[in-house]
Amino acid sequence: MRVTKAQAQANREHIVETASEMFRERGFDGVGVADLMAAAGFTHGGFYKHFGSKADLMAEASACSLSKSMVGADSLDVPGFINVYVTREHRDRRSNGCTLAALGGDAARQSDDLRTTFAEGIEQLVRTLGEKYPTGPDTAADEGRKQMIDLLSRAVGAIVLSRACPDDSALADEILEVCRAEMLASLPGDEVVSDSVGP
Amino acid sequence: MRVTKAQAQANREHIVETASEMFRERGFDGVGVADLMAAAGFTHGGFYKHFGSKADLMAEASACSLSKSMVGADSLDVPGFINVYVTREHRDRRSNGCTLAALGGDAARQSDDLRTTFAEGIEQLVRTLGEKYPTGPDTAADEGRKQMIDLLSRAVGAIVLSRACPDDSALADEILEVCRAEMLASLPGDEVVSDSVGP
DNA sequence: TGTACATCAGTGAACGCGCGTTCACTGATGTAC
DNA sequence: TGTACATCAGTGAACGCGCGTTCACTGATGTAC
Repeated sequence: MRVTKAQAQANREHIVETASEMFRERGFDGVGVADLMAAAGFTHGGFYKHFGSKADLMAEASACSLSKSMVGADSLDVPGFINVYVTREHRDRRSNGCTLAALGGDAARQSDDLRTTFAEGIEQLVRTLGEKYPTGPDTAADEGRKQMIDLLSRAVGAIVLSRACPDDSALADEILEVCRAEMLASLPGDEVVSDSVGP
Repeated sequence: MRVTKAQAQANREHIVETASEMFRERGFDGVGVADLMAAAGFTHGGFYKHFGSKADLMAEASACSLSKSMVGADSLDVPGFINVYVTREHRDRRSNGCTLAALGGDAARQSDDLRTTFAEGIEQLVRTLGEKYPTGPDTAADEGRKQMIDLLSRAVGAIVLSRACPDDSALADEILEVCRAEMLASLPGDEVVSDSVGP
């Protein structure tokens, strides 16, 4: 049952794509090679024609989903990013959400190789969004980068904590709402929107 | 080889304690029942004399480490908490560190029961520290709570992201340093310590 | 207090199961002439 | 362009292994008299 080179390449990409979704949904340990290949529409034996090991695929699938301009960060400004990232929709759709939030905790226990992939994903996202960080006149050169590192940590932390709560938990929603509001309020430009502003 | 009731109870507690450390170090899936019992100094067969299942122990071990006034939060004020939590020492000592940062990502894929345990841990920590949040004269009643939810998300996110980077990664350290500085700077009282303040 | 018996924490072999990985095989694709 | 053969993506059975869990057994502890 040989297949054209183009088809084989397309199949390989489809497997990586499927894996990146399944890993985000169930974690690295929660997805078996046979599981994954079946979900992609193949039998498990062919797996090793494409990848050296499951660990190799874990790195490739992570690189794929990390580089894919997470949650469409490329086309968003900073407030837009916050309003897409720190939401129930993102929390509840793990398989299409940010890899850092879905697999960051698991990555800590994986090989240096895999963690290097994650570090590159973080660096890229910080760069992409740091350039768009709204700056005032007296802003230091690397202020955008610092603010984005902090903002990304807040965003990832909010999603991780919200997902760690049970379904239909009031706390889970509260975490997202509070963090989103605080993050937006911390951006410069708007000038502090506080409760003390009257009509 | 029966053992006194007191000894059995002590053994049980020792198993829970050992489990809570091992789970934080290797994740729920990374610790086997036989592994764990051996580490605690027993054979695996006795496990089910103490616990109904591995899942039961996961919940109990999480509750144990979450309730144990994480990282000594009880005795710390808010800046003290930040200075203990958002550090390389905490990042590098997973087995004794915060359960939210170590297992929050894994908890998302576990039972509602386990997630309820996590939600209670979050709620308790937010309460404990929220009460200590430094307040100004015009502070709203629930401002401390909101600030602590945001602060906890930032702290957890910073540790998760830092741990997702390879060992000896400059980015891993940068994340902690930037986030710690930003978190401390965001606290009221000190009055904004910015770069533009000159002599 | 001393004896006889029931309890049960801890042992270690065994269970079925699913895992990651290997391998002989198939047959359409790609290539050489 | 047409034929002959090598390649190799995909198949599905099989591998050893470690997992969570069960169970018959041991023997000191706890209890009844």
